Amino acid sequence: MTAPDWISAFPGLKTLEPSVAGPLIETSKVVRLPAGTKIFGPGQAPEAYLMLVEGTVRVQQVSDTGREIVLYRVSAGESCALTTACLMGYEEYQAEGIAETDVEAVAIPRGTFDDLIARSAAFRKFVFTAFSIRITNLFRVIEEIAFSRMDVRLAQKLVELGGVSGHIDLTHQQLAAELGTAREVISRLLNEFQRRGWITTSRGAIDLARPEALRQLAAAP
Amino acid sequence: MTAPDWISAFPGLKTLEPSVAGPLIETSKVVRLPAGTKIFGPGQAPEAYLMLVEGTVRVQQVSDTGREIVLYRVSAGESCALTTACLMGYEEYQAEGIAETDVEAVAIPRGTFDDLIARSAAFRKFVFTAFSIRITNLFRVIEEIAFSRMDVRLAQKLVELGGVSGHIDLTHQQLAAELGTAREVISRLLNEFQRRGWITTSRGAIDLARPEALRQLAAAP
DNA sequence: CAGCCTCTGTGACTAGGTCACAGACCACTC
DNA sequence: GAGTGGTCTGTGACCTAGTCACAGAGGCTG
Repeated sequence: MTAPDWISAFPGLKTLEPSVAGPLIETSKVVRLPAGTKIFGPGQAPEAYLMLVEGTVRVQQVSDTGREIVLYRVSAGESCALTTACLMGYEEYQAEGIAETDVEAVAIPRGTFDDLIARSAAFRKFVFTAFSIRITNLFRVIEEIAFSRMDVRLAQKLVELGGVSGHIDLTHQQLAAELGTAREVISRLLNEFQRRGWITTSRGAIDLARPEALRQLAAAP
Repeated sequence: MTAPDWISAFPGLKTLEPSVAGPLIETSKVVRLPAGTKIFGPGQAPEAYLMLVEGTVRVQQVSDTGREIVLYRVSAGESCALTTACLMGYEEYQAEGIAETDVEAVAIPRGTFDDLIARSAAFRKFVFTAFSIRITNLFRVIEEIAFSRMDVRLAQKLVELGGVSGHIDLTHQQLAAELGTAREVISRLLNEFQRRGWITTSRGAIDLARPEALRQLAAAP
C-alpha cells in the first residue's frame, strides 16, 4: 500500500517510520463534511482523532445570552487538539467546533491513535505540539479579553482579516462574535474608525482605507 | 531500589510497570522551593518536567497596567502541564507560575520524560490527562471572563474560598487578582454584599454570614 | 506617641454591554 | 414596478465595569 496523498498535507508526519505509517493509513478514513457542520459540541462528540486535510474549523463558545466568542481556528495540516481532549473524555466542556468551509479530514480510530502514540516519537511530537500551541493560544485569548481595550482588539482583527486586499466580507455581528462582544459595540467603533477616515463600510463588508493607522492603534500599549 | 514515598502521592502513577518506575525514580530529583518562588515565567523556564508532591503553584497572567488574573492552580498530586508546554518550547507564552506555599516537587529530566512517554501507557495517560484538564479549565475561565457578571463571579469565589468555616483571609486586592479585575470593583461589590447582610468584613478578612444567599447569586443564570 | 505602610472607601469619569426600536438595504414575488 | 419579509446597521438611554485621584483607617515599629 502506498501513502495516500493526504499524508503529505501534514509536515509533522513526513518522518513517520513505515511500520507506523502502515497502520495509520490502513485504519484511518478520510471524511468529508459540508460547511456548517457542527463537528463537536455540547451533546455531540467525535469518536476519532481528527486531522484536517482541507478547510478550516472554528472553535467557539456561546453564552446563554447568545453572545459568542471565537477561541481559535484549526486549519489544514493541523490536528484538532480539542478532539483529543474530547476523546479522552476526562472532563466535560462546552465549546463547539464548526466547519467553516467544506472540510476534508482524516479520522484515526481511538485504538490506532493509542498505538501510534505508543510507538512513534514523531507522532507523539505532532500531537503534543498541537496541544501546546492550543494552550499557548488560549493564554493569549484570555489576556486579550481580560486586559485589552476593544478598539485595539478590533483594529488588530481588521488588520489581520484585511490581508493584502484590505477587503473584509463580514457583518458587524460576525465581527462581534470573533471578539466576544456585542454587535452595537462593533458598530459604534467602526463608525468612529470611519469618521477618522481609516475605513469605509458598506452592508456586510469593510474596506481598509488606512491600514497603517489601524496597525498603529493595534500596537498601542 | 524501593519506591520512595513521593510516588504514592500520584494516584495516576501507582500502576506504573517496574521497568518504567525504575528509571523514573533513579533519574528524578526531589526539589524544594520556598513560598513565593517564581517557578517559571517570562524569562525564566524550568528545565524539567515537574510534578507536585506538596504545596500549590499559582499560574497567573499580569497585564502591563499591573492587573493580574489567576488562571489556575496546580496542587499536590498533579503535574504542571504548563511546564510541559514550556519544555517543548514550541511557542512563547508569558504566564508565570508562583509557589504559593513551600513546594516539594519531583523534577524529571527531559530525557527520562521522553523515555517514559514512549514506554508507559500509564505515564502517557497521566500527562495527557493533565493537559486535557488544563484546556478544559482554560475554557471555563474564558467563558467566565467573557460572559459572567462580576458580582456572580465574586459570589462564586467567596463560596469556594469560604469552605466550611466561612472565613477568608484575603485582601480586596488579592480577590481582584483572582478574578482579573480592579480592587475598587471588589471593594464596591463587597460593600454591597455587606449591606445586604451576606458577609462581614474586616481588614484583610471576610466572613460569610449567609453563604446560601451567595450560593444563590453564584448560581444565577 | 509619631511615622510609615498597607488596606479600604469614595467620587468622577470613561469604556463597554444591554435593551428597545427605527430605518436601510436586499432578494423575491406578484 | 410595488409590496413584503428578512437581514443588517444606527442610535439613544441606561447599567455595569475599569480607571484615576485622593482621603482616611488600621496596624506595626522605633
